[in-house]
Amino acid sequence: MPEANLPKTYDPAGTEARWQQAWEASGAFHPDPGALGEPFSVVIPPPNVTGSLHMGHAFNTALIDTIVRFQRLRGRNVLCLPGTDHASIAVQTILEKQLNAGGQRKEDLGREAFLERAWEWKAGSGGTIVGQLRRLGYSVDWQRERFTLDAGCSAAVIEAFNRLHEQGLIYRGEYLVNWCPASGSAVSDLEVEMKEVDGHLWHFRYPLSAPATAAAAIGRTHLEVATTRPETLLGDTAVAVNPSDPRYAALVGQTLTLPLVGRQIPIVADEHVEAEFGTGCVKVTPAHDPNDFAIGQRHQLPLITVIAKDGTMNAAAGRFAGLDRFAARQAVVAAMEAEGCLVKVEPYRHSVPFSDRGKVPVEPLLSTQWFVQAEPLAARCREALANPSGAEPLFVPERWSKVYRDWLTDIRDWCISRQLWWGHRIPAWFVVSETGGAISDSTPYVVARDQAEAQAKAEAQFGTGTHAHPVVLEQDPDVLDTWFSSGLWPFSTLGWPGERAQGAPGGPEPADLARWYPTSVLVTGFDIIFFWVARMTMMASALMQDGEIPVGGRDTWMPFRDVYIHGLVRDENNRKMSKSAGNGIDPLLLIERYGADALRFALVREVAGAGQDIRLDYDRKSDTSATVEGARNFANKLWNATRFALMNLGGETPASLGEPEPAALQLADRWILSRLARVNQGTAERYTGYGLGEAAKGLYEFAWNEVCDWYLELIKRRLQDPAQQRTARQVLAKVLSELLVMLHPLMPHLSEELWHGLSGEAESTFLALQSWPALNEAALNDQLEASFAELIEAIRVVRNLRAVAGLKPSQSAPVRFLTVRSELAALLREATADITALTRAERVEVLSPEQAEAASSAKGNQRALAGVSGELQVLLPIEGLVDLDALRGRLEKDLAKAEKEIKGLAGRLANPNFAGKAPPAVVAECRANLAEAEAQAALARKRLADLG
RNA sequence: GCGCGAUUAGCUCAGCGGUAGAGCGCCUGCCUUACAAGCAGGAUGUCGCUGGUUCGAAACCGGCAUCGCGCACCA
Repeated sequence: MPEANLPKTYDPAGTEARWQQAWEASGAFHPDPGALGEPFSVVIPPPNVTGSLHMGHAFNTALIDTIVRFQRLRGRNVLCLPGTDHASIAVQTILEKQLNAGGQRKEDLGREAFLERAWEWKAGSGGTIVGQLRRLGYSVDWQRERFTLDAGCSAAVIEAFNRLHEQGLIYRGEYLVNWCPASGSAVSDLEVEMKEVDGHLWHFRYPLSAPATAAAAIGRTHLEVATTRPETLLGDTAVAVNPSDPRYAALVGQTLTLPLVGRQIPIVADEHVEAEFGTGCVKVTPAHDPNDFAIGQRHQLPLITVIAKDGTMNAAAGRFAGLDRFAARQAVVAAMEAEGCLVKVEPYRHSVPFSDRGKVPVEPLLSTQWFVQAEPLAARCREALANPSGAEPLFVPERWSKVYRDWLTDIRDWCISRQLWWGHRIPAWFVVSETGGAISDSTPYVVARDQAEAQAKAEAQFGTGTHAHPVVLEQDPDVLDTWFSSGLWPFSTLGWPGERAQGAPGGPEPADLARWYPTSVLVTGFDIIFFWVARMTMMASALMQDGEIPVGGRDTWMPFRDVYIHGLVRDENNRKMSKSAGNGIDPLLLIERYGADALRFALVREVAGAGQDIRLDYDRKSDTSATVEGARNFANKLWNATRFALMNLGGETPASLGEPEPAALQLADRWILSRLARVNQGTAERYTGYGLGEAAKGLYEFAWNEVCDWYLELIKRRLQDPAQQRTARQVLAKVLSELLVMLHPLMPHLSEELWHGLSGEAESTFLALQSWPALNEAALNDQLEASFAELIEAIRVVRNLRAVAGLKPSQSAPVRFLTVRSELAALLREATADITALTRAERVEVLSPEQAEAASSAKGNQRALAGVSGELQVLLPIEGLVDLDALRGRLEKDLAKAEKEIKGLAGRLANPNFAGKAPPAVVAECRANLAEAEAQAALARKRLADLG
C-alpha cells in the first residue's frame, strides 16, 4: 500500500487476490504440530466436489474463518483443515449423464474405465469449489487439504469398517430398504424426504374364501380395504384388523382370496391397525411397505416382492410383469374394476417418500444390504450428553442439543451400502469358490483390510481339509454411503488410523491427531445435524476410544468440544436458497461487486448468535444487495480513516511513535482510549463466546460512530499544531492499528492491507499472525465516558439549534451553555476549543445559573434559541437571523416532550407501591429525572413567554 | 400428532424486567482538502392478540393467532 496519493475509494479486487496469494505462498496458515501455543483446531464441513460456491458455504466460511483468525491472533496453534466430499450419487449422476449423451451406459465402459473417468472429472471440474473458497480469504491450511476418497481417508474407511465389523456393529442382511429406482441404489432413511402429494384412495373388495361361514358370522362375503398403491396388491399376503375391533373378531384366522392373483391370504389381528380409519381393514404387503413389513414379522407372513429394482413389475406380478410401477397402478385398478372389486375412488392427499437425489418416489424394497447397528453407538453419545463431564459437546445455541439427542433416541440402523461405483468399495470379499462363482445373499464372505488379508482369512476358514478347490474371492461390488467417510472426517483428516492400522491399537498416533484431536469447534448448519454431526459422534464413540480410555489419553473421544450451529441463508422472500428453486444468490457475483470482506462482514453482522436463519436482501434485476453494500461502505470508511492517518502521521508508524505520555493526554484522547479498551474487552468476549454478529456490530459502531465521527474530527485541529500533534498522532496510530487487528477476523484482506500501510511492515509479515492487542485496563474510565457522552450531546443540541435557525454550515454563531452542575461546566470549559471546532462557534461561553440570570435580562437574550439536554441549557444568542416560528416550534416540541416525561414519571412516583417496593436507586433516578424534566419544561415555558 | 423458532419503524433486524434502538429507505441542508460508498440535522412504532406475575412487561409465565422449520405418520 503506497503511502502517498491513495485513491479515495477502496478497490477490493486487486487487494484481496494479492493477500490471498501471499498468505498461501508463505505457508502462514500451515501450522507445525510441534509449535508453541495451545492447540485450536477446526475441520471444515467438506463441500460436495460437484458443487460450486453458494451462499451457505460463504456464510459457514465467514463464521469459521472469523473464529480461527481470532484464535490465531490470540496465540493459539491453529489448524483449520479444508477438504471436499466425494458425493457418490451426485458424481455418478453427472458422469452417467455425460455417458448417456454419448449413447453409452456405464456398463459399456466397465467399472475400471468408469472410475478412471470419474477421477479425471474430479481432477478437472472437481476443484471448482476449492478455488472459490480461496476467494473468501479462508485461512485454512491448503497443504493439508483432504478429500474423502483420497488414500488416507480411504484407509480410514477400511479400518473403520473392519473395526466396526469386528465389534459386531456392522452386519449384512436382507431387510426392507429405501430403494431409489432413479439411481438404482439403496439410500438411507435420512435421504428420504416425505412430500405431500395429491393422490387417490382406492377402495377394493377382497372376497372371503369361505363366504358362507363369514356371512353367518358378520353378514357379508367380503372385506373392504383401501390403498394409495393398488399395484402392491399383487404382493399382499394378509389383511389385518385391530384385535379389539368387534366387527371382525370372528373373522381373524379365516382367509381371503386375493383378487387378480387368487392367493389365499389370512386375516390377522394387529395393533397397528386403527379401527376408526376407513373400514378398519388393511391390506398387508410386507415386501413393499415398512409398516406392513413389521406386521409381516409379527405374524410370520411370507414376503412377496412384485416390484423390481428398476421400478417395473417383476415376474411375480404375473400378467402385470414388465409394466412400470405407475403404469401397473392404473392397470391393476382397471383389472379390479373389471372384476367388480373396485368399490370407489376418493381423492386423497398423503405423504409419499421421495428420494432426495433421484427426485422420484422411493420404493421400499426387500434387499440384502450392509447396516451399521446404530443403537449402541447412539447410546454412548446420549450418555455423553446426559452425564456432563466437561467433555460433552456443547451446542451453541443450546437448544440444538435436544434435536441431536432426540434423533439419537429411537434411532434405526443405518443402511450404508450403495449400489454405485464411485465411492469406497466395501472391504468384504465373497468366497465365490463356495458357491460355484455366483454371489447370493447366502454366499459366505470375509471382511478384511485388503485382498491379501481377505485371502488369508478365507483360506483359514474355507481352504482347509474338506475343501478340495482353491479359495476364490470376489470383492463386494457395492460402495459405502458417502456419509460413512464423512463421519470419520475429524480424525481421518488428522491422520487416523496411521500406524494404528492393521489392528494394532497402541501404536504411535500421527502427530496431527495427537496435537489437534479432538477439534475445538464444529461450525455447521442445523440441516446436517443428523447426517453429519451425529454420525461423527457415533463413529468417534466406536473408534476413538480404546475401552474406557479415549485414544491418546485425551479427556474425550468426542470429535469436538463445541458445536456451533448456525442458520441457513434465505433469499429476499425468506425462502431457503436451493439449486432446484433457482433462487440462489451467487456469492461470487457479490464478491466481485463489493469484495469478499464486505460479503463476509455482511453475513456475520446479520447473525445474532441465536442460530437464526438470515435473510439476505437482494435485487435480482441489478444483482445488488443493500446489506452487502453497507458493509462495503464500511470498508471504504476504514480505508479513508487510514488514509487520513497516513496523511497526518508525518511518515511515522505506530511503532516509531510509541505509547503516548499519560500526562499529555487530552480529554478526547482519554475518552477514545477508554472506549478502545472497552471494545477490546467486549470484542474478545464476543468472538470467544460465538457472539460474532455482536462483535461485528460493536466494531462497526466503534469505528464509525466514535473513532471517525468524533475522535478524528476532534484531533484535526491538534494534528495541524506542531506543539500538540505528537500525542494526537500517537493515540490515533494506536487506536487505528488496534482497531485493524480486532477487525481482522471479519475483514481479513482490508485490515491486512491497511495495517501494512500504517505499520510500514514488509509484505512478508502478516497482520494475520500478529497478537491481539493487550487490554489496557488502566484506560477504562466509566466516569469519563459518561461525561464525554454529555459533551457529545451538548454539541448535538447546538447543531440542532443551528439547523432550526436555518444557519448555513459556513456561518458561525455564538454558543452559550448554562448549567448548575460544576463538573459539567468544567468539562465544557475544558472542551471549549473542541466545541468551537465542531459547531462553528463564534465564541463559547459557559455560565453558571447566577450568571445566566443576570444575562437573561440583557438585551437580545430573550430571543436566543434555546435547547435543553439533561441539566444543560444551550443558548444560541443570535439576533436578526432567527426564524421565530422555527424557534417557537422547537420550544414547543421541547415542552411537549418534557411534559410527557413529567406525566409518566410523576405518575410512577405517585404510586405508593413504587416508592415502597422498587429498588432505592431506581426511585432516586426517577426523582432526578422528574426534577430535570420539570426544569426543562420551566425553561421552555419561560422562553416561549419571552417570545411573546 | 409431537417438538422448535419467529412475530418490534416502510424493509432487514437488535434489545430480553426500569420511560423504544441500529442499518437501509425517507425528508432538509451541505462537494466543510479522510471518505458524496460521505457529512450535519430531522420524521417514523397501541413492540401479533389476550390473560396473568410484578411497584413496573417489548422483555417473565399461560392461552390464542399467523408464518416458518424439524420429527413422526393411518392403509
